[in-house]
Amino acid sequence: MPELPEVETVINLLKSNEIIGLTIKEINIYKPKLLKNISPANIQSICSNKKIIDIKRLGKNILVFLSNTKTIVFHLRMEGKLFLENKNVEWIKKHLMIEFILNKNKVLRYYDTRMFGTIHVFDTTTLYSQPHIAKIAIDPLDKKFNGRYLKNILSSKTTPIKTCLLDQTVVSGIGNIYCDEILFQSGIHPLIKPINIQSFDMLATNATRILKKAISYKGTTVFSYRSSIHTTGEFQKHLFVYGRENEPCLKCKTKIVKIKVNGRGTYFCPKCQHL
DNA sequence: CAGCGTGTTGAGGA
DNA sequence: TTCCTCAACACGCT
Repeated sequence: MPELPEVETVINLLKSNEIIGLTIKEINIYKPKLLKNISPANIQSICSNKKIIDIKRLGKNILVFLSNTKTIVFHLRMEGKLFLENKNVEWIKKHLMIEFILNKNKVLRYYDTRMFGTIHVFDTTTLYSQPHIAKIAIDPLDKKFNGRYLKNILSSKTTPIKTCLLDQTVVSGIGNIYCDEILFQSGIHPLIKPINIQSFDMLATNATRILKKAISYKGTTVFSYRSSIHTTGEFQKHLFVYGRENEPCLKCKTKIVKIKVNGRGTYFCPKCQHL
């Protein structure tokens, strides 16, 4: 469940381990299924002897820019993990999907227990016009993301606010955990229709604030997700509702309720977030 | 054991 | 058409 803060953390860690400037020597592909728009032979020939010149986040995607104007796009989906490791130290071999052998004895390894992750390779020049990439909406950390934007885009929607916030074409990077947290802090019931929301300004402000806070704690480590072998996210200690069914609300002591919204486990306080 | 949980897509429905 | 719902994907964990 890597969401915006976890993906941001992965990128920060790769950068602090000085991945930028390293050169891809060769690629070992153990699960070709993850390669969505390129064959194993093609990714091999396109990436070999190319330098990694930058890494950026786009929504929950990780963009790895190469020196030959190609960009590798990783999406971790549920449980993908991207670790920069020393060549001789492997995490869990069974879950290793693909590895990029780099110089300086480093390897960029992609692990995924469920094999849901995706890897695309695009021309950097046309990257942002790829349908796959172009439909990703504004980032909650973007200055232009505010109450007015949310109000404009949501006013005609008839689906519950939780469904809207998870829609990556409305706003990018928010997933199941942070969505519940943002709605709790905003006092908004997950099933409320956008038309009944009093303050989109507060909702937008809370979204930005909570995601930034989660980044400062290096994300949330839950179940089988972690951003790095060595670093544990600490934000799970600051969750108010997610995963806390039947536990007392940290604001009013009412029992936290769990329901399903669009098939997603949804936690909220029935008193703080009334319909 | 059987079914949950997780993000996204795309088939099908209204 | 446009908007919305939900099964499917894979598999470790309970």
